[in-house]
Amino acid sequence: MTQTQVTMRDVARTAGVHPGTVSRVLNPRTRALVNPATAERVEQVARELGYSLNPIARGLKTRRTFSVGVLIPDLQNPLFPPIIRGIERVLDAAGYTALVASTDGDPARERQRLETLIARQVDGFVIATAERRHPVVADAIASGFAVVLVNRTIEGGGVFAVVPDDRRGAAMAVGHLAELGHSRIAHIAGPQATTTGLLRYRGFVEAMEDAGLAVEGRLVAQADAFTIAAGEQAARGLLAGARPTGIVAANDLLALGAYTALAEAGLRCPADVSVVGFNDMPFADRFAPPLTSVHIPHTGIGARAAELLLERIEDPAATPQTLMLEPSLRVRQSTAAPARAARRPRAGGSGATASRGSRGAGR
Amino acid sequence: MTQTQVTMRDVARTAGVHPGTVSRVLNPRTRALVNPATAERVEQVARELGYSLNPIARGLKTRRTFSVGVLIPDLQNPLFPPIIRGIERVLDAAGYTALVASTDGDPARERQRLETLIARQVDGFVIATAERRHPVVADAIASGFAVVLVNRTIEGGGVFAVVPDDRRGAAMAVGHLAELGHSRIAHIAGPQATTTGLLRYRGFVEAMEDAGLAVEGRLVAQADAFTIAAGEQAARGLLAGARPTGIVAANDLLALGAYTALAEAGLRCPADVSVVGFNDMPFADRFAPPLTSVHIPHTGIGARAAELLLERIEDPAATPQTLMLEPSLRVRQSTAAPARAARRPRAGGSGATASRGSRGAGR
DNA sequence: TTGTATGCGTTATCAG
DNA sequence: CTGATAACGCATACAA
Repeated sequence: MTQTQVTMRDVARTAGVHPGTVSRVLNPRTRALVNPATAERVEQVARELGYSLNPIARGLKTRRTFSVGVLIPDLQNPLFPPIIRGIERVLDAAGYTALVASTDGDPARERQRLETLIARQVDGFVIATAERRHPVVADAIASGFAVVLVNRTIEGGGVFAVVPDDRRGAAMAVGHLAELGHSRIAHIAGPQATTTGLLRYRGFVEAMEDAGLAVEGRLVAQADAFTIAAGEQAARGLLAGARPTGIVAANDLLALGAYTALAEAGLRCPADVSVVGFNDMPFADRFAPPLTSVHIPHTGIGARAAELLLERIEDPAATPQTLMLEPSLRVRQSTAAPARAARRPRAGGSGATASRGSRGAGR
Repeated sequence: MTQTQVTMRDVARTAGVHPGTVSRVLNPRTRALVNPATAERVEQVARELGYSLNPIARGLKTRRTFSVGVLIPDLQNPLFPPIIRGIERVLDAAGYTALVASTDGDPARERQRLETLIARQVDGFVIATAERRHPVVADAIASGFAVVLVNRTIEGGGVFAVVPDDRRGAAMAVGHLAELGHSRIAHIAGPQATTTGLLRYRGFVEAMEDAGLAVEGRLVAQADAFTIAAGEQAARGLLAGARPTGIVAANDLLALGAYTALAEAGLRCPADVSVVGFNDMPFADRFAPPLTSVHIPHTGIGARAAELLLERIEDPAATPQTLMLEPSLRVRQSTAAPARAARRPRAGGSGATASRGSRGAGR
């Protein structure tokens, strides 16, 4: 029942000094101003009394809470927990606390969470929910908040962001399929309101053109969310007409949706249709079949974002920068050479060498 | 640059009333004490000025923050995001904010997070990291904190908890395999320091006895964490000697580890060895093969825990209660009748009827 | 019904 | 180097 609330006054009293002095001792930045001997004594007493600083009282005075808000679009997407871990790792080390909020793709909820976090006086934000035109994010930045975008960014620049090279990633996926001999390659595009959705789509188109392959309109399906269900629906459309032999999905959940649609249509992956995902999220290697995917550094992306945020918080005049991280292809068992179509001549040894992992399940 | 900090004083001034009155208006509990007309006016002004209450200032005064700490052992385990979602759903509705902290199974980190949260004056905790003897949890409860345990509980009772019926769940898994004709059934036990680890183990043993099956010592392997890696290692031991035809894993990640060990040993699942998981976590149905697992209501367990916590916060004298939720078996393609062993006589039509999902991938 | 005064625990400014 | 004092934004007992 005793919520031990030892205050600076208590420490001061038993140490025989003034509360102000205790404050100075306990604050690293002002500790130098005080006599080493008394400082020592104060710390001793504080320890004995089990004193711990009350951050909300401090925050009231300093307008800094050493906490940052983290906005996640969908906690159920396995991509995000590792990103959060990366964020927390560097934040913790710097004495900050991450306040994680999942918006479940709901703009109203997002705005509400943002306001709650602002009310709680967070010192900044790491935002993974950005859309290309995002009023709430733009407002927050315009209002002077320290904001770093992660995974997705907004258009117009002038913002701190850590993102994968989406175009290159999509190009890698196309290149891999082309090299395997595919020519009818489809794309399940993510929501075009996000940079990940748009840039992966553009990367797909460009890579197809570079490979001399046609991008037929009906071989691009639009998913309205980065979810399995949306991927399934989009893939169904793709499978209705003249069938592709390969599918590049804008992320792994969409790829999983494609798996479902394929099974539903009685098609096998990769025997009938190859599928490539994006993100290489946890468990991608455990699906049936293990998913070939464009890998991005999960915890790394989060850690870098947090580092940028700390810089921005320390120095509000810091120059905005976008960090673009290099993706790489993880080839697994969801991709293979097309069965019936004539093989195109291989491009030679360059590009992704499709070495199969030797530890896959015996199938 | 303008972190618009409109305070009650500002509202009071432009509304021509005293700050105290503004406070009364803006607080639902005291709003009745003020003249409806002035109240109206004050609210109007507050809205126009974009006033928002400063929860940390309020918290300093009231010692309530309307926030609760949520301790998660491993955010990367897909079981937890839905639980968190359930927690947040009811907390949000009640005007509370969830502060989620992942401890990554590190006791030091757990203690640190707990202290941080206490320092931030959370009104209570939902804890998913409990071990059977858990000093930090016990201390927190003894200190009078509102605490609800979720998924795992501690020994000794006197605590609020929402957990699955672990024994029954394990018994269902055993019953399913026995009914399929398995008699050499092994168990990958979770950490015995947790109730989920211990009770699922006990449930396994009891169900084996009930089925008239022998529990050989070397058919129980101990995993030292609820992770894929630990499951893999434990399963390797199981596969070394006289092989089981079925494995009951204490959770789905351990089951995935078993998949790996089986593949490594050149064994197929379920043709050579059947595997049953526990939790029916998201994606369990997408693995190779789709995992038969004991289902528990994920968001439900979280929601109920949050509800109990709110009750406990409102009424510190509330009677501790443990809510035990009924599991159910989800039969998928990781279980089948044993190939070579003599089939035991079927128990009849009762029990889990192994109806295969007809939408599985065509394999 | 509303104004006044005080304090929550801390930090910052100003003396000494 | 340290003490005194005010203030951060809000809530509440008390007075009017």
